[in-house]
Amino acid sequence: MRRDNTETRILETAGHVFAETGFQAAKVRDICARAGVNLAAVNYHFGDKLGLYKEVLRYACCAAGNAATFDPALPGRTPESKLRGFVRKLLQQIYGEDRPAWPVRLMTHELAQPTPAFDGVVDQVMRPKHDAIRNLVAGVIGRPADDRQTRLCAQSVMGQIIVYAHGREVLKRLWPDLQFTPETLDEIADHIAAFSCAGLKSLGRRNAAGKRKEKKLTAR
Amino acid sequence: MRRDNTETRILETAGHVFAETGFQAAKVRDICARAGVNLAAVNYHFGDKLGLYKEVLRYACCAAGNAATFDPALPGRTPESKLRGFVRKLLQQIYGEDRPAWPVRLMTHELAQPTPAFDGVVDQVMRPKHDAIRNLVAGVIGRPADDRQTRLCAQSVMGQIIVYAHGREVLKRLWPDLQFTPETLDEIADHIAAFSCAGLKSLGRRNAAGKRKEKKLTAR
DNA sequence: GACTGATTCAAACCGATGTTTTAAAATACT
DNA sequence: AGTATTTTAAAACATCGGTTTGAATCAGTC
Repeated sequence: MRRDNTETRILETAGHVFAETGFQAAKVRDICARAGVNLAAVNYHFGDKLGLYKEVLRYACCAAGNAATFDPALPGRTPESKLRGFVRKLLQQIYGEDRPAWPVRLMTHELAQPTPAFDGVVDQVMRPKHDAIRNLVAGVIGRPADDRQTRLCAQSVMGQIIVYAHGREVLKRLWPDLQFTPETLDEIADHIAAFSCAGLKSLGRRNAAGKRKEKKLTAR
Repeated sequence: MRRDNTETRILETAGHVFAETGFQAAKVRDICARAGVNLAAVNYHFGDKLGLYKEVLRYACCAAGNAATFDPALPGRTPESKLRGFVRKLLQQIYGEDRPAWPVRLMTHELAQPTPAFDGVVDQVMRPKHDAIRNLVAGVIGRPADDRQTRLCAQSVMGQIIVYAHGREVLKRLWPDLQFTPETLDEIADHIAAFSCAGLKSLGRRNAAGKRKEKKLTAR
């Protein structure tokens, strides 16, 4: 069988096209032309444009080395250094040149214009990362992972990262001098990690202080 | 003239539709139907779908009380309290029910699928907010507004906010229990402000320490 | 009340695009 | 070889959606 050939060629091309333009705006004719296959091939193999899209999502998520990203066994001993490693990895995944910026760009489009595959995308792309961050954060501030404050902190960390993903084009205009070299990426990752750790520890201290205060209040 | 009537009705309806579905996916027929005007009205009054869109942008940005948001004379004396006020205002703008979530949602769509109006949107919607945050941040860490570190910090603050705008649908799934009451909004704003101020002050301290270290090194 | 210009309307136009169809050719499997 | 599965090619189909058109209506003016 060389269904291998045609099918995967479509999948990979479609991945690029969908990532560039989103599901709606992507044209089946364009995909087929770029993949060098016949127009009817999409319907033959995937039944549907949406069918192709869903398959692309699964293909992209599995093939894109995503799994490695939320490996709990990240290098570094302290929660802080783990956090830093995680942030850097995510940033590299976002800004890696040849690396598949696929899933991220697909996410951007899904956020603006959810397709029926949205829930699947959230589960496969976002949730693992969100959970990983929550666990890391929980480690730093010493609270359970499903705690309200932990979640707020996770949002804070996540936000700092994805602003570089979703705000890419905006950033180009608001800060045109910024070049994205590997060193810059490290610099940004370090900044986010330092910024976040400071915020986290401060909240930890505040919690402790709050508890002391409560004791005082109830004691008097 | 009752161009008033038809034209503004189209503008307001179009604002909603564009915000919901983005420029590409928005249908002129849909807009006209909802506005209760004839199909040809759009072309007659605005020449073009894109012409309508650009007009909507101007209309939305001017009418939506956006200007108040980046008012430099924010309440609060310290930079910290100003920052907190700013964050809260932005969040309210994002999650206000009847308030125009317009510009924000339009931004989301522009990010995923830029139209020829993208530069204008950035200038009118994003840049003022970004500049305001940069100034606030600069005030907290005591560095110039166009400093590299200031910009990184501004990104950090901005990211924490817009994750609630762009990640809205994701958040619904990742944290379904979260209700968006006004109190919750305040809570989130307080969290972001506290988190950010801690990060900012820590960087300020680190800068000072770095300078001391440099002196030591050059001295020896 | 007739003229003029602006506005509105219904209908048609037309290109783009997802999908299907038909037949033939190429390939893989037994 | 023979059969089933893929692939190609070209065309047609159907629908959607932006745009255009030409007639009808309305508002203001002489």
